[in-house]
Amino acid sequence: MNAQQQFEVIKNGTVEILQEDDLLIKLEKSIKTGKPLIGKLGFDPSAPDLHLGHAVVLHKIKDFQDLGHDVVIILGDFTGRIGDPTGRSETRKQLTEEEVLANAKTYQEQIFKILDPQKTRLVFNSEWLQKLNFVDVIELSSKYTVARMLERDDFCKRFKDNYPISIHEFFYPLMQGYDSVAIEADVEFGATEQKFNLLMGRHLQKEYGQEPQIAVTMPILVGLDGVQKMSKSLGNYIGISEPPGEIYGKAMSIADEHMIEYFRLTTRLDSKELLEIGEGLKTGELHPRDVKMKLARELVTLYYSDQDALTAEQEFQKIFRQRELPTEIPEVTLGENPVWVVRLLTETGLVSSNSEARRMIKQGAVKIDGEKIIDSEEVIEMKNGAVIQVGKRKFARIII
RNA sequence: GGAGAGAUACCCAAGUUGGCCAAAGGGGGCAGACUGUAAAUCUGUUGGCAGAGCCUUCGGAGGUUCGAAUCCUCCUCUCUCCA
Repeated sequence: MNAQQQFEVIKNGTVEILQEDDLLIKLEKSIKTGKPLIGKLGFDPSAPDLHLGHAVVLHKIKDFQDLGHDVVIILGDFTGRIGDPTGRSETRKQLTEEEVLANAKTYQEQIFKILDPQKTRLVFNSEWLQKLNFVDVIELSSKYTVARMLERDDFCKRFKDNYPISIHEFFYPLMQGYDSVAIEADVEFGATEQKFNLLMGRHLQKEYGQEPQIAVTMPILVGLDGVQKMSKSLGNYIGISEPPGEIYGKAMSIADEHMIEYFRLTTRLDSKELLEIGEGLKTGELHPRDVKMKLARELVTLYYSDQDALTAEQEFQKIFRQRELPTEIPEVTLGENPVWVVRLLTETGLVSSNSEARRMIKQGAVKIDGEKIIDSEEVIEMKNGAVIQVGKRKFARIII
């Protein structure tokens, strides 16, 4: 592939490439010298569950990798101590060596669901950041001004709104930028919210006498709530290593209006297929539910297999459309019998407290063998193999 | 360093003439109805407890009082203005 073609592949689906012509030059040079470019992507190792939001960027860097370039994944074990100052996050507790290694391992497993392990290098940024002494840090921090730091969106907002900003938070972008210097990155990938940090890398590389990296930004994926960005802490996410059934079900809970966006950002369908789906929905030729089922299938297939997608779909239909029991129901051994219903629910782990159990019963959410429980004071004689259901999705089979 | 303002439940945010405050309202979550799906919409619910009346909760620690989110003292943290 020539430079222009590679450029198109990289550009497809991005929000912004800074600077486009620099990328073209880098690509040309790479082809001429036969030396692959170095692509960079950073992760915060404190929350090791990758979700579809991360996958948007991972798929992009996979494109880059497939063009024959190198990929360096940076686990920000050092920067993780500060925490990226988006919103009002505070200084995070320092992870122990073991925690970092454990998290790194789960990261690896997840990342390699998308990237090619043979062509991916995984590094910790403590490797170089830990070694900097105060003189180095002063030098680093002298390369940027407070005014420019405050240009960053969230700093600016917090400053204006009189929310606290600690000095050390300013180091987060500086450290991330320094990572680019340390690995001599050619292209750094990230979501649009990372733009400032990506540009910092560009700036610092120039300051340290390197050729500045290209910043490639990807759209931010909206979470299952349809409002905020997908994130683990907001609980509105689909994790890429969740069981197929969960991925399928969660995908079905995406609001209709966000389906196309999900197709575009999280699946590998080409633009022609996307257009067809969009048109079909508009004309009413395609049923929104069927389209969403396709989305759910695509996602499960991407991280598991066709077969798993099919199974998940059948299971979903069974439970939610036909209101039948799932094929597999977790079994719970009952301690006492007969048993107070409220206790039964807490004991089986279907609810987290007595109060919640009472609430659920009051709301008519509890069924035993299909029969609704109305009285929270009831004491029931349980039969072996009886099935308890709380809400639409929680089941347990009783073993005596 | 000085002067002022503030900290409320998962989040935002009322409440400060002491009791009617487990604490308004909104968001989110959960549940029910309906359906086209864990979409949309509407409704309800949203501290805990071996069991209904108790226990803990309004930044932290004490104090006043029959009784404190509300009053007093000290402390921690944040913001604003001054230097």
